[in-house]
Amino acid sequence: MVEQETQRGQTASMEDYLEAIANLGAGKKVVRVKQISDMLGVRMPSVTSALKRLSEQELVEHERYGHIKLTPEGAKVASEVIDRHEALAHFFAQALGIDQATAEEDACKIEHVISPLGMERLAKFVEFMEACPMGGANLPDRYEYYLEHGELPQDCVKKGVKET
Amino acid sequence: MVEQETQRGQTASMEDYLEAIANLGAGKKVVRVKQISDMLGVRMPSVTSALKRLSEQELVEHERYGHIKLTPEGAKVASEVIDRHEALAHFFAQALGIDQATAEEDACKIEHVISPLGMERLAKFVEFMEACPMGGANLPDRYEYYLEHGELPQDCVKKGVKET
DNA sequence: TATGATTGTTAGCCTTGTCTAACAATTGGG
DNA sequence: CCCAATTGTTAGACAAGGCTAACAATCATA
Repeated sequence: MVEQETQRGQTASMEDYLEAIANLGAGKKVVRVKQISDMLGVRMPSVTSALKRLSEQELVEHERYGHIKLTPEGAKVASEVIDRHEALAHFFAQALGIDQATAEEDACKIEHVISPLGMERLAKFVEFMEACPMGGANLPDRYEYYLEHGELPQDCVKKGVKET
Repeated sequence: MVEQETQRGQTASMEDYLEAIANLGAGKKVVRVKQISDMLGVRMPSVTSALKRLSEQELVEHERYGHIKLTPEGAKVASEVIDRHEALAHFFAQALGIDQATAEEDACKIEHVISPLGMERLAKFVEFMEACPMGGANLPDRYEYYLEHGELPQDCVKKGVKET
Protein backbone atom coordinates (compact mmCIF):
# COMPACT_ATOMS: atom_id res chain seq x y z
CA MET A 1 0.00 0.00 0.00
CA VAL A 2 3.10 2.17 0.22
CA GLU A 3 1.30 4.82 2.19
CA GLN A 4 -2.02 6.30 1.42
CA GLU A 5 -3.04 9.78 2.06
CA THR A 6 -5.70 10.04 4.67
CA GLN A 7 -9.00 11.78 4.15
CA ARG A 8 -7.26 15.03 5.03
CA GLY A 9 -4.22 15.01 2.81
CA GLN A 10 -1.55 13.74 5.19
CA THR A 11 -0.16 10.27 5.47
CA ALA A 12 -0.91 8.28 8.58
CA SER A 13 2.75 8.45 9.58
CA MET A 14 2.98 12.20 9.29
CA GLU A 15 -0.23 12.55 11.28
CA ASP A 16 1.32 10.39 13.98
CA TYR A 17 4.38 12.61 14.15
CA LEU A 18 2.31 15.77 14.34
CA GLU A 19 0.13 14.26 17.04
CA ALA A 20 3.14 13.18 19.09
CA ILE A 21 4.76 16.60 18.82
CA ALA A 22 1.56 18.30 19.89
CA ASN A 23 1.13 16.00 22.85
CA LEU A 24 4.73 16.29 23.97
CA GLY A 25 4.74 20.04 23.52
CA ALA A 26 1.52 20.66 25.41
CA GLY A 27 2.10 23.40 27.94
CA LYS A 28 5.11 24.86 26.14
CA LYS A 29 7.32 21.93 27.05
CA VAL A 30 10.44 21.50 24.92
CA VAL A 31 10.14 18.61 22.49
CA ARG A 32 13.07 16.26 21.83
CA VAL A 33 13.72 13.87 18.97
CA LYS A 34 14.29 11.11 21.48
CA GLN A 35 10.88 11.59 23.07
CA ILE A 36 9.13 11.42 19.75
CA SER A 37 11.05 8.33 18.83
CA ASP A 38 10.16 6.66 22.10
CA MET A 39 6.52 7.66 21.89
CA LEU A 40 6.06 6.33 18.38
CA GLY A 41 8.30 3.31 18.72
CA VAL A 42 10.64 4.25 15.88
CA ARG A 43 14.36 4.99 15.80
CA MET A 44 15.70 8.50 15.94
CA PRO A 45 16.76 8.75 12.30
CA SER A 46 13.17 8.08 11.32
CA VAL A 47 12.14 11.07 13.38
CA THR A 48 14.81 13.28 11.85
CA SER A 49 13.68 12.40 8.37
CA ALA A 50 10.02 12.89 9.24
CA LEU A 51 10.84 16.31 10.66
CA LYS A 52 12.59 17.17 7.43
CA ARG A 53 9.52 16.26 5.43
CA LEU A 54 7.17 18.11 7.76
CA SER A 55 9.41 21.19 7.61
CA GLU A 56 9.20 21.16 3.84
CA GLN A 57 5.44 21.19 4.17
CA GLU A 58 5.66 24.05 6.66
CA LEU A 59 3.96 22.05 9.34
CA VAL A 60 6.92 22.01 11.69
CA GLU A 61 9.83 24.28 12.53
CA HIS A 62 13.03 22.45 13.21
CA GLU A 63 16.67 23.42 13.22
CA ARG A 64 19.66 21.11 13.49
CA TYR A 65 20.13 20.05 17.09
CA GLY A 66 17.62 22.71 17.94
CA HIS A 67 14.02 23.34 18.76
CA ILE A 68 11.04 21.44 17.38
CA LYS A 69 7.80 23.32 17.13
CA LEU A 70 4.57 23.06 15.21
CA THR A 71 3.68 25.90 12.90
CA PRO A 72 0.14 27.24 13.27
CA GLU A 73 -0.88 25.09 10.32
CA GLY A 74 0.83 22.04 11.84
CA ALA A 75 -0.86 22.71 15.15
CA LYS A 76 -4.20 22.83 13.42
CA VAL A 77 -3.67 19.49 11.71
CA ALA A 78 -2.42 17.98 14.95
CA SER A 79 -5.38 19.16 16.93
CA GLU A 80 -7.77 17.69 14.42
CA VAL A 81 -6.01 14.35 14.69
CA ILE A 82 -6.13 14.57 18.46
CA ASP A 83 -9.83 15.38 18.42
CA ARG A 84 -10.51 12.32 16.29
CA HIS A 85 -8.34 10.23 18.54
CA GLU A 86 -10.16 11.28 21.64
CA ALA A 87 -13.61 10.77 20.25
CA LEU A 88 -12.67 7.33 18.98
CA ALA A 89 -10.96 6.24 22.18
CA HIS A 90 -13.97 7.46 24.08
CA PHE A 91 -16.31 5.51 21.87
CA PHE A 92 -14.37 2.30 22.21
CA ALA A 93 -13.86 2.63 25.92
CA GLN A 94 -17.18 4.05 27.05
CA ALA A 95 -19.67 2.90 24.47
CA LEU A 96 -18.19 -0.49 23.67
CA GLY A 97 -16.71 -1.14 27.08
CA ILE A 98 -13.22 -1.97 25.84
CA ASP A 99 -10.13 -1.64 28.03
CA GLN A 100 -8.33 1.68 27.78
CA ALA A 101 -5.18 0.27 26.16
CA THR A 102 -7.03 -1.45 23.33
CA ALA A 103 -9.31 1.53 22.91
CA GLU A 104 -6.26 3.77 22.46
CA GLU A 105 -4.71 1.33 20.04
CA ASP A 106 -7.80 1.21 17.88
CA ALA A 107 -8.18 4.97 18.05
CA CYS A 108 -4.56 5.39 16.89
CA LYS A 109 -5.23 3.41 13.78
CA ILE A 110 -8.73 4.47 12.91
CA GLU A 111 -8.10 8.19 13.44
CA HIS A 112 -6.13 8.15 10.19
CA VAL A 113 -8.64 6.39 7.98
CA ILE A 114 -12.17 7.21 9.06
CA SER A 115 -14.20 9.53 6.86
CA PRO A 116 -15.25 12.95 8.11
CA LEU A 117 -18.85 11.85 8.07
CA GLY A 118 -18.09 8.67 9.97
CA MET A 119 -16.20 10.67 12.53
CA GLU A 120 -18.93 13.21 12.97
CA ARG A 121 -21.60 10.58 13.44
CA LEU A 122 -19.56 8.57 15.84
CA ALA A 123 -18.97 11.62 18.00
CA LYS A 124 -22.64 12.50 17.94
CA PHE A 125 -23.55 8.98 18.81
CA VAL A 126 -21.35 9.04 21.88
CA GLU A 127 -22.80 12.37 22.96
CA PHE A 128 -26.25 10.99 22.50
CA MET A 129 -25.61 7.85 24.45
CA GLU A 130 -24.29 9.84 27.33
CA ALA A 131 -27.01 12.40 27.37
CA CYS A 132 -29.90 10.07 26.67
CA PRO A 133 -29.86 6.81 28.55
CA MET A 134 -33.02 5.45 26.96
CA GLY A 135 -36.25 6.23 28.66
CA GLY A 136 -38.87 4.43 26.63
CA ALA A 137 -38.64 4.43 22.84
CA ASN A 138 -36.03 2.47 20.90
CA LEU A 139 -32.49 3.64 20.35
CA PRO A 140 -32.36 3.89 16.56
CA ASP A 141 -35.40 6.16 16.48
CA ARG A 142 -34.05 8.37 19.19
CA TYR A 143 -30.63 8.52 17.66
CA GLU A 144 -32.11 9.51 14.34
CA TYR A 145 -34.15 12.22 16.00
CA TYR A 146 -31.03 13.53 17.68
CA LEU A 147 -29.15 13.55 14.40
CA GLU A 148 -31.88 15.44 12.63
CA HIS A 149 -32.73 18.00 15.27
CA GLY A 150 -29.47 18.33 17.12
CA GLU A 151 -31.20 17.89 20.44
CA LEU A 152 -32.62 15.08 22.46
CA PRO A 153 -36.14 13.82 21.94
CA GLN A 154 -38.55 14.77 24.72
CA ASP A 155 -38.72 11.36 26.26
CA CYS A 156 -35.00 11.33 26.95
CA VAL A 157 -34.19 11.80 30.60
CA LYS A 158 -30.89 12.04 32.41
CA LYS A 159 -29.60 8.78 33.78
CA GLY A 160 -31.16 8.12 37.13
CA VAL A 161 -33.51 11.10 36.90
CA LYS A 162 -37.26 10.73 36.58
CA GLU A 163 -39.38 13.29 34.81
CA THR A 164 -41.90 14.93 37.09
CA MET B 1 4.35 4.16 7.22
CA VAL B 2 5.57 1.87 4.45
CA GLU B 3 2.97 -0.75 5.14
CA GLN B 4 2.06 -2.14 8.45
CA GLU B 5 0.95 -5.59 9.11
CA THR B 6 -2.61 -5.76 10.28
CA GLN B 7 -3.66 -7.41 13.51
CA ARG B 8 -3.75 -10.67 11.62
CA GLY B 9 -0.38 -10.78 9.90
CA GLN B 10 -1.26 -9.57 6.43
CA THR B 11 -0.76 -6.13 5.00
CA ALA B 12 -3.83 -4.04 4.23
CA SER B 13 -3.04 -4.30 0.52
CA MET B 14 -2.82 -8.05 0.51
CA GLU B 15 -6.05 -8.27 2.46
CA ASP B 16 -7.68 -6.09 -0.16
CA TYR B 17 -6.52 -8.39 -2.93
CA LEU B 18 -7.73 -11.48 -1.14
CA GLU B 19 -11.06 -9.86 -0.44
CA ALA B 20 -11.49 -8.80 -4.06
CA ILE B 21 -10.63 -12.26 -5.34
CA ALA B 22 -13.09 -13.86 -2.96
CA ASN B 23 -15.85 -11.47 -3.95
CA LEU B 24 -15.22 -11.82 -7.65
CA GLY B 25 -14.94 -15.57 -7.43
CA ALA B 26 -18.09 -16.06 -5.39
CA GLY B 27 -20.19 -18.75 -7.03
CA LYS B 28 -17.27 -20.32 -8.85
CA LYS B 29 -16.98 -17.44 -11.29
CA VAL B 30 -13.68 -17.13 -13.12
CA VAL B 31 -11.55 -14.30 -11.77
CA ARG B 32 -9.55 -12.06 -14.10
CA VAL B 33 -6.64 -9.77 -13.42
CA LYS B 34 -8.52 -6.96 -15.11
CA GLN B 35 -11.48 -7.29 -12.79
CA ILE B 36 -9.32 -7.17 -9.73
CA SER B 37 -7.51 -4.15 -11.06
CA ASP B 38 -10.79 -2.37 -11.77
CA MET B 39 -12.26 -3.28 -8.42
CA LEU B 40 -9.30 -2.04 -6.44
CA GLY B 41 -8.49 0.93 -8.63
CA VAL B 42 -4.93 -0.15 -9.40
CA ARG B 43 -3.19 -1.00 -12.68
CA MET B 44 -2.84 -4.53 -13.90
CA PRO B 45 0.87 -4.89 -13.18
CA SER B 46 0.16 -4.15 -9.55
CA VAL B 47 -2.26 -7.06 -9.54
CA THR B 48 0.23 -9.38 -11.20
CA SER B 49 2.85 -8.58 -8.61
CA ALA B 50 0.41 -8.93 -5.74
CA LEU B 51 -0.60 -12.35 -7.07
CA LYS B 52 3.03 -13.33 -7.14
CA ARG B 53 3.44 -12.36 -3.53
CA LEU B 54 0.25 -14.08 -2.46
CA SER B 55 1.31 -17.21 -4.34
CA GLU B 56 4.57 -17.29 -2.45
CA GLN B 57 2.57 -17.22 0.75
CA GLU B 58 0.38 -20.01 -0.56
CA LEU B 59 -2.74 -17.93 -0.27
CA VAL B 60 -3.48 -17.91 -3.98
CA GLU B 61 -2.99 -20.23 -6.93
CA HIS B 62 -2.09 -18.47 -10.12
CA GLU B 63 -0.51 -19.54 -13.35
CA ARG B 64 0.68 -17.30 -16.16
CA TYR B 65 -2.29 -16.15 -18.22
CA GLY B 66 -4.29 -18.71 -16.35
CA HIS B 67 -6.64 -19.23 -13.48
CA ILE B 68 -6.68 -17.27 -10.23
CA LYS B 69 -7.96 -19.08 -7.20
CA LEU B 70 -7.72 -18.80 -3.46
CA THR B 71 -6.15 -21.68 -1.60
CA PRO B 72 -8.12 -22.93 1.41
CA GLU B 73 -5.89 -20.82 3.64
CA GLY B 74 -6.37 -17.80 1.39
CA ALA B 75 -10.10 -18.33 1.41
CA LYS B 76 -10.08 -18.40 5.18
CA VAL B 77 -8.20 -15.13 5.43
CA ALA B 78 -10.47 -13.56 2.83
CA SER B 79 -13.61 -14.62 4.58
CA GLU B 80 -12.41 -13.15 7.84
CA VAL B 81 -11.76 -9.86 6.11
CA ILE B 82 -15.17 -9.98 4.51
CA ASP B 83 -16.84 -10.70 7.83
CA ARG B 84 -15.17 -7.69 9.37
CA HIS B 85 -16.11 -5.60 6.38
CA GLU B 86 -19.74 -6.54 6.61
CA ALA B 87 -20.04 -5.97 10.31
CA LEU B 88 -18.38 -2.57 9.99
CA ALA B 89 -20.42 -1.47 7.00
CA HIS B 90 -23.50 -2.55 8.84
CA PHE B 91 -22.55 -0.58 11.90
CA PHE B 92 -21.86 2.58 9.95
CA ALA B 93 -24.96 2.30 7.82
CA GLN B 94 -27.50 0.99 10.31
CA ALA B 95 -26.28 2.17 13.67
CA LEU B 96 -24.82 5.52 12.65
CA GLY B 97 -27.16 6.18 9.76
CA ILE B 98 -24.45 6.87 7.21
CA ASP B 99 -25.03 6.48 3.47
CA GLN B 100 -24.08 3.12 2.04
CA ALA B 101 -21.18 4.40 -0.07
CA THR B 102 -19.43 6.12 2.84
CA ALA B 103 -20.18 3.19 5.11
CA GLU B 104 -18.46 0.86 2.63
CA GLU B 105 -15.54 3.21 2.30
CA ASP B 106 -15.01 3.39 6.04
CA ALA B 107 -15.45 -0.37 6.37
CA CYS B 108 -12.79 -0.91 3.68
CA LYS B 109 -10.24 1.03 5.65
CA ILE B 110 -11.10 0.05 9.18
CA GLU B 111 -11.40 -3.67 8.44
CA HIS B 112 -7.61 -3.75 8.18
CA VAL B 113 -6.73 -1.97 11.37
CA ILE B 114 -9.31 -2.66 14.05
CA SER B 115 -8.35 -4.95 16.90
CA PRO B 116 -10.03 -8.31 17.32
CA LEU B 117 -11.62 -7.10 20.53
CA GLY B 118 -12.85 -3.90 18.94
CA MET B 119 -14.34 -5.91 16.14
CA GLU B 120 -16.04 -8.37 18.42
CA ARG B 121 -17.58 -5.66 20.54
CA LEU B 122 -18.75 -3.67 17.59
CA ALA B 123 -20.48 -6.69 16.14
CA LYS B 124 -22.13 -7.45 19.46
CA PHE B 125 -23.22 -3.89 19.80
CA VAL B 126 -24.94 -3.97 16.44
CA GLU B 127 -26.65 -7.23 17.30
CA PHE B 128 -27.80 -5.75 20.55
CA MET B 129 -29.13 -2.61 19.01
CA GLU B 130 -31.15 -4.56 16.54
CA ALA B 131 -32.50 -7.04 19.00
CA CYS B 132 -33.13 -4.63 21.82
CA PRO B 133 -34.72 -1.36 20.83
CA MET B 134 -34.77 0.04 24.35
CA GLY B 135 -37.85 -0.63 26.34
CA GLY B 136 -37.20 1.17 29.60
CA ALA B 137 -33.72 1.12 31.14
CA ASN B 138 -30.76 2.96 29.68
CA LEU B 139 -28.60 1.72 26.84
CA PRO B 140 -25.21 1.47 28.54
CA ASP B 141 -26.60 -0.70 31.31
CA ARG B 142 -28.41 -2.93 28.89
CA TYR B 143 -25.46 -3.20 26.60
CA GLU B 144 -23.25 -4.14 29.49
CA TYR B 145 -25.69 -6.78 30.58
CA TYR B 146 -25.76 -8.17 27.09
CA LEU B 147 -21.98 -8.27 26.95
CA GLU B 148 -21.73 -10.07 30.25
CA HIS B 149 -24.48 -12.59 29.83
CA GLY B 150 -24.57 -13.01 26.08
CA GLU B 151 -28.31 -12.51 26.04
CA LEU B 152 -30.73 -9.66 26.29
CA PRO B 153 -31.92 -8.32 29.61
CA GLN B 154 -35.53 -9.18 30.41
CA ASP B 155 -36.89 -5.74 29.71
CA CYS B 156 -35.73 -5.86 26.11
CA VAL B 157 -38.53 -6.38 23.65
CA LYS B 158 -38.53 -6.81 19.90
CA LYS B 159 -39.02 -3.61 17.98
CA GLY B 160 -42.69 -2.93 17.58
CA VAL B 161 -43.69 -5.84 19.78
CA LYS B 162 -45.23 -5.40 23.21
CA GLU B 163 -44.80 -7.95 25.93
CA THR B 164 -48.10 -9.43 27.03
C1' DT C 1 -7.70 -18.64 -40.02
C1' DA C 2 -5.43 -14.03 -39.88
C1' DT C 3 -5.58 -9.89 -37.35
C1' DG C 4 -6.67 -6.26 -34.39
C1' DA C 5 -8.39 -5.54 -29.68
C1' DT C 6 -8.01 -6.92 -25.21
C1' DT C 7 -5.74 -8.85 -21.45
C1' DG C 8 -1.63 -10.17 -18.92
C1' DT C 9 3.33 -10.03 -17.90
C1' DT C 10 8.02 -8.24 -17.44
C1' DA C 11 11.32 -4.91 -16.52
C1' DG C 12 12.49 -1.17 -14.32
C1' DC C 13 11.60 3.17 -11.84
C1' DC C 14 9.78 5.94 -7.89
C1' DT C 15 8.15 7.25 -3.20
C1' DT C 16 7.33 6.35 1.56
C1' DG C 17 9.11 5.24 5.60
C1' DT C 18 11.65 2.21 8.11
C1' DC C 19 16.39 0.58 9.64
C1' DT C 20 21.73 0.33 10.87
C1' DA C 21 26.30 2.22 11.10
C1' DA C 22 29.04 5.91 11.66
C1' DC C 23 29.83 10.39 12.89
C1' DA C 24 28.78 15.01 15.22
C1' DA C 25 26.95 17.99 18.74
C1' DT C 26 25.58 18.79 23.42
C1' DT C 27 25.58 18.40 28.22
C1' DG C 28 26.46 17.34 32.88
C1' DG C 29 29.82 15.69 36.35
C1' DG C 30 34.11 15.65 38.24
C1' DC D 1 36.89 23.06 31.54
C1' DC D 2 37.24 18.37 29.83
C1' DC D 3 35.35 14.06 28.69
C1' DA D 4 32.12 10.43 28.68
C1' DA D 5 27.36 9.71 28.01
C1' DT D 6 23.58 11.02 25.62
C1' DT D 7 21.27 12.88 21.85
C1' DG D 8 20.90 14.02 17.03
C1' DT D 9 22.22 13.73 12.15
C1' DT D 10 23.88 11.81 7.80
C1' DA D 11 24.47 8.33 4.55
C1' DG D 12 22.89 4.54 2.59
C1' DA D 13 20.26 0.04 2.39
C1' DC D 14 15.87 -2.13 1.94
C1' DA D 15 10.86 -3.64 1.47
C1' DA D 16 6.24 -2.52 -0.03
C1' DG D 17 3.58 -1.37 -3.41
C1' DG D 18 2.39 1.70 -6.65
C1' DC D 19 3.37 3.22 -11.81
C1' DT D 20 4.68 3.32 -17.10
C1' DA D 21 6.49 1.33 -21.28
C1' DA D 22 7.11 -2.44 -23.91
C1' DC D 23 6.16 -6.89 -25.14
C1' DA D 24 3.47 -11.39 -25.20
C1' DA D 25 -0.57 -14.15 -25.15
C1' DT D 26 -5.39 -14.75 -25.98
C1' DC D 27 -9.74 -13.94 -28.01
C1' DA D 28 -13.23 -12.64 -31.08
C1' DT D 29 -14.68 -11.99 -35.48
C1' DA D 30 -14.67 -10.89 -40.30
